[in-house]
Amino acid sequence: MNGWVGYITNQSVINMQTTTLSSDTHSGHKRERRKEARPGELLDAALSLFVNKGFSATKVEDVAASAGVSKGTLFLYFSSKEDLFKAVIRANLADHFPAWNQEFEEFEGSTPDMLEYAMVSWWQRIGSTDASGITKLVMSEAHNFPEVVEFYDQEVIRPGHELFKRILQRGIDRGEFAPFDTELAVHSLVSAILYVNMWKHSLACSVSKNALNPEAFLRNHVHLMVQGWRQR
Amino acid sequence: MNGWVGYITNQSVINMQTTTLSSDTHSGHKRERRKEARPGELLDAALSLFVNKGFSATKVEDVAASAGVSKGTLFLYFSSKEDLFKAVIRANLADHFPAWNQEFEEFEGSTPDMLEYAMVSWWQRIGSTDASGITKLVMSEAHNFPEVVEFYDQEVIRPGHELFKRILQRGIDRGEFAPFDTELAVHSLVSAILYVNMWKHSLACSVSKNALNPEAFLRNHVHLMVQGWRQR
Amino acid sequence: MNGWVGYITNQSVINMQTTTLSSDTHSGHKRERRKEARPGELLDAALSLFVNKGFSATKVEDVAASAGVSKGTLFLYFSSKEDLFKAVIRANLADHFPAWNQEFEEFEGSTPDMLEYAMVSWWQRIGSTDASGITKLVMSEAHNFPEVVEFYDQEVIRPGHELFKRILQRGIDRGEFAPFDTELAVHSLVSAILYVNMWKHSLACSVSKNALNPEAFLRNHVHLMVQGWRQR
Amino acid sequence: MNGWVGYITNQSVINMQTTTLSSDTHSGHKRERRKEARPGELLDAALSLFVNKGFSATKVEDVAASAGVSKGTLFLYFSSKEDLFKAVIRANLADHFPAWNQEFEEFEGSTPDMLEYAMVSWWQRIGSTDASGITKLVMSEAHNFPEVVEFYDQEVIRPGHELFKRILQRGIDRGEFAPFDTELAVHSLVSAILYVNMWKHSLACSVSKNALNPEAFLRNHVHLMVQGWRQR
DNA sequence: GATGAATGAGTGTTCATTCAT
DNA sequence: AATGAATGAACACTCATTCAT
Repeated sequence: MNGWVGYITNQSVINMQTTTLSSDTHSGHKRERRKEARPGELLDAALSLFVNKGFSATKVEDVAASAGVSKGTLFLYFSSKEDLFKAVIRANLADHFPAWNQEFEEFEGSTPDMLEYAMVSWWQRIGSTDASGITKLVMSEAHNFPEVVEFYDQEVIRPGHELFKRILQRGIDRGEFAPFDTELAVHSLVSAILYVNMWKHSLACSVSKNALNPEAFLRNHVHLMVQGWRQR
Repeated sequence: MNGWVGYITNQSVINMQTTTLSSDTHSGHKRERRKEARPGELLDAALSLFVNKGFSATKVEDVAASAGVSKGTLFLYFSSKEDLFKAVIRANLADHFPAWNQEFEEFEGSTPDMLEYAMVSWWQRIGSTDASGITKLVMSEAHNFPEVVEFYDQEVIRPGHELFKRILQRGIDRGEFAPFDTELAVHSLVSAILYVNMWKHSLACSVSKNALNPEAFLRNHVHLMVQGWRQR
Repeated sequence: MNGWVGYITNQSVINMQTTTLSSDTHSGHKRERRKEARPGELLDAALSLFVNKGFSATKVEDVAASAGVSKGTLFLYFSSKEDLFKAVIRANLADHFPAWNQEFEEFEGSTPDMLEYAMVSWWQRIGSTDASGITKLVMSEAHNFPEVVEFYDQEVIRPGHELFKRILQRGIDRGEFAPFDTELAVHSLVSAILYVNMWKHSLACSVSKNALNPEAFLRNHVHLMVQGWRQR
Repeated sequence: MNGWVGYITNQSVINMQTTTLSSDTHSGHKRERRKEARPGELLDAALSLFVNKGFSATKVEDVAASAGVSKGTLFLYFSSKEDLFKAVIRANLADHFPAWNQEFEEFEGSTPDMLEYAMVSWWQRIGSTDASGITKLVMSEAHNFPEVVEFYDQEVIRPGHELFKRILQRGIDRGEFAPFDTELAVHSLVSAILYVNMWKHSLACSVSKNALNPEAFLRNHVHLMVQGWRQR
């Protein structure tokens, strides 16, 4: 409960309060009409509950209540619980890719720096927030919701894979790396991200020692990879 | 928690690979089946079903039927479905480490070869069998069974971590690697194992493209790491 | 229970046959639609939907949408879905009898011809239109709306019964039929009408073979009856 | 509430008490094991509730409670509410046809007597009992359960139709009737049965006057038909 | 010990109705 | 008058667990 675990815990508290605050905001009125704001409020509530309790273990009624609306209202904006899950994935992961793709097209430093920046950015923007729990959710409940897994594959895994592949290819094209199998190499990069994810969401709650400092681990992992790819 | 549990644990490796056979066995000799064999048959059936269908999606009735007994009988040996889960994990996990520890103490080749051998051995003995599904199960259901996660941490994660750390230290001591932070490095190795695990048990069913060749990936991952650690 | 209700009742025959037209009408002139026309449009839409989809299966929102208004507006005119049901039945039933009574008082042919004409007319004017569905609705939902059934009995069943009884009595008085129990005989005539009704609205959709030609059946039924009643 | 209506009412009371008695029988013990008796008890309860409250309006829990068991037990014997409906149809209508077919093959009197016997038998064995309500149920809820309608068509309508057709053909073959279209004629016979059915289950509750004496009506109806078919 | 009939708590989704705007 | 966002009651079906036999 110290080191990075504490760090994460602090983050979660903040995130959770963000949600709680928003529901306090409109707890004054009943039947308040907030058509524009509802979907976002519901998505926030759903992310928090899904990540902290699991998808199946979360009742739609709890999501609705947490967003300050009734069960029926949720179905006004999302056709089903699974649809809500997809929307959570879209809002918290998939929708970031356009910006990320652009960001890396405009990146001007060396490719090794770019890789480190990518990994650390992921941690700061996603890994350290509730959004990282989505990946664990998808893995955990994959068996029961194949459609969601397919969605996640198309909207998150592939775009992410492609993004990393382009970065590695840039390194080869610029002569920073010797040519190698970028396909396999991407898996090695992604494995570190998945590792941090699973550590945080599956083990951190129970495992106290062997604590992992995510940022240090990611930097180290990239450095190792980069050394392996460098031209000699 | 003694007697049959020990018995089962001893035969767990065999059971894991002969689930089908064992169920054939007792369909032939109806009354020859010894009472002491029941729990083992139930654990085998449970492992197979939990891994292939998921924990929640597996009905206790299916486990009982698959073991050739009635639903009521299962509850004679395991007080609840959760208890059965714990027993499955206990029976199929920890006991490999003594053998592995000894095996690597006697290893005589180079440390890079040793690392590659470790990874490929894991794949051949565990990763490619149902046993690898346990890790995924633990991750998926971690929220609901913190006690199990702790057990998994002590009996599997730490011994594995220590084993890898000793191997890396051997490489440094023998002058094959330049000195580095072995703690962080181990995570980078384990991340590859976890990656293969999750890929196989969470995504393989739904994700068609970007298919992963586990053995090639593991070899490549080790090579990359090794290059990074080598003395220059 | 006055004003627009009376208005609607007057135009019910027209409405029944021009549901589509009337909805086209108000899509052209957006604001020209008079408020007084609303209830009629709602009743038309309700008749069509109730008959074609069933009462329970019809959503009030669909009725409203079909009439070109919002859900809330429907409840401005009808206090509940049940109230709408009653209004539909009231608006589409009773008013045919004065005309029919007069028509048959002026009929100059033989009584057997008159009976055949009555049955075939019913088919052509009612049976083959949506209006016939009301009878099925009343039968189906009788349990839930006893008040409506009573209304239907007084306004439809009895006038119809009396009309047929007078026709049969005419046949006896004119010496075309031997004297018989006209009360019972009327039931035999009406049974054919009900039969066609139920066939059309309850079974036709699912039952393929044994198809029924309503007009042939009705003619045949009357001929049989008439032969039984004829003087020898 | 007098005449035949009273007669029917008496019948229903008897029927209802049959059901009630059976549930009293095993109300002493909890968790009584009555595997053989359960389906029959559930079918009786279901018939009574479906007929008196309607299919959709009846909750499976009510059926179970009325049979003295829990909700779960019902699903041990019937896979769904719709399946229960079909079983009710089978047990109370469809299963009678073998006996009826045989009975009429062995009938030795004249065909007109046979027809009268058939109609009166129907009234005494089916029409006057709760079983007659099934037909009304199927008609009423046809829209929502097409599969049930199809089942009813195959298991009840067609066998009944064929039975009547064979009887009429027997009359023609024996020279009692002049040749005629038996297909159309059957509809005229069945219409009387349907009429009694709908009268009893849709109108009787609300309509007091114009009371119908079912047995007299059916006899009269048959006599009329027969006169029309006789050879001259 | 073994059985399997019986239990009953738990939940996503629909839709008639309300009411703030 | 008209809207349409919000409500919440209602319900079939599953399955881990119990217990009479």
